[in-house]
Amino acid sequence: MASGSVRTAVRPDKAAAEEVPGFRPLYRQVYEVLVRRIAEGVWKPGDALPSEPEIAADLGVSHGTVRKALDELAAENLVLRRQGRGTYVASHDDARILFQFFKIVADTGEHRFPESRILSVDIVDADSDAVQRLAVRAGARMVRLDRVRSVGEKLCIFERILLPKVMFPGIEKRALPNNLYELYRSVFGVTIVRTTEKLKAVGATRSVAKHLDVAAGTPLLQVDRVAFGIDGKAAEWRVSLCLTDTTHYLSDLR
Amino acid sequence: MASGSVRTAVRPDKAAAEEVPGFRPLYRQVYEVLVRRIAEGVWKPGDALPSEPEIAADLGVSHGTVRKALDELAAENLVLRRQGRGTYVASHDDARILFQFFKIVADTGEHRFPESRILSVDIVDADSDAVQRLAVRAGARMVRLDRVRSVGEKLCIFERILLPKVMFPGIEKRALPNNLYELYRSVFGVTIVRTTEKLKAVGATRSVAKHLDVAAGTPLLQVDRVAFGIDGKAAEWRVSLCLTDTTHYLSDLR
DNA sequence: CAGTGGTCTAGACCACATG
DNA sequence: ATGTGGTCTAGACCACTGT
Repeated sequence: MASGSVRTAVRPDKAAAEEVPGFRPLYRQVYEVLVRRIAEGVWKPGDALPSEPEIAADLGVSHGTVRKALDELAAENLVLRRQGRGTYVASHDDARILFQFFKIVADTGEHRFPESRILSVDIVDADSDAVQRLAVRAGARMVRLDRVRSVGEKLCIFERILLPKVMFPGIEKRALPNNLYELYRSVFGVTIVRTTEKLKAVGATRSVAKHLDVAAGTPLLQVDRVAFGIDGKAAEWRVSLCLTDTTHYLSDLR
Repeated sequence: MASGSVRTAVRPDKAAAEEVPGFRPLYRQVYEVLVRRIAEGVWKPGDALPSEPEIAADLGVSHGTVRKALDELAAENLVLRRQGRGTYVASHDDARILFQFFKIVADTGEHRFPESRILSVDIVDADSDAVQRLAVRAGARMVRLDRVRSVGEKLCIFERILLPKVMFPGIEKRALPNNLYELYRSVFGVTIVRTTEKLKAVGATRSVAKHLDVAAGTPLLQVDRVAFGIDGKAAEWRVSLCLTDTTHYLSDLR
């Protein structure tokens, strides 16, 4: 089916534009159309988008306007552009996750994806913390996942992950890979594009200390992360407790 | 003196351009000219830049090219653009510092600039850590500054700051305000535009514990920050030890 | 070679702020 | 009314990638 021009679809004419309260610039509307299509799976991660002139003709806007929309998509790591090749929907391969979301780095500067070992998988009811962080109903069914992670032989992270069961049906019966975000995308159609993290220093509880093979009270970096999908909905709440004797969390601000 | 066009100054003609190894797009050259002028103080923080058509005519490039350069400057928070008003060089007022560089937030969500109390000011020689982080000569003269910070009545941060003496002559004899970055800019012409931070969880040493009025071994969030000036040179190394029982470090990733 | 993204231009018009 | 930044267009040409 023809998608029609953005202008006629969203901004009927220039005279009417001023009366529309939620008016957005054309390039922003193009951006939203493209995000929607990616979210709906019209183009899947790794696929090439149509060329810039094609998108422009399809939506009835100019080259420059499409470009500005794609610039924003690229700035948010939703697409990858390669001169001479094309524009591709970003995927969640290990390298991207590592670069974008996994901020724990060895003090030597080495940056490696950690191995994971699952400790437990449970179905639980959402408590008030989960309700607040994931915006689910009180008592909603959740999948809770505990695991420990290590780099090389060294245990370094204990992690508790909470997922709304309804967004990830049957995940509790699956074999769980190292890179969960790739699983969320490929099996459940949930593409993580943004996270917010709250960091604290805490002392290891006895149970966590046991899992990490350290003394109770050992200082740990607690990373409390909520991850959001391309549709803006919170999809995962994860609390990681990290041993930072030989690693650190890297944060560049500008 | 006339600044001349960017094109004739940096890219004599299109045929020759390919032979230049360090070729950069025009808008990038415009960007660099503008950064240089801001760094040199041609326009100071708070000043308005010339209008877009003026800059375009001045440098002999088109409106669109100037715009793309200014877009980058604005994206890096070096300038602030206000429709109908003009483009202004960004300043380091408390609100900006708070938003851009001070990531410690109360668990309640409240975001306040902390009060500071200076503990000591010393002149020391650069040790190997300082040499590595600030790229100064071994044994270079440094100013070392210890202080504690509090929000309301609550002590929450012990901080040790190291500055190359040559970049901040006489700072050791000054009264030191709460907002050091603003002092660096207004008195020493050093505008901080970027930082890199390494975070760890550590236990409070006896001396730090005393300053923060907590028990030795209390878990603290250690923030090890190097701040860079607009010229790209490292200007400050700061290690902050933060009590995170009622606060956290906020990090949004996308 | 053809097709892709990347750069640059010139000009029109809009939205906002100030006098 | 004037001047500012913000949006949008149409078209030219460049640089890179694969056939």
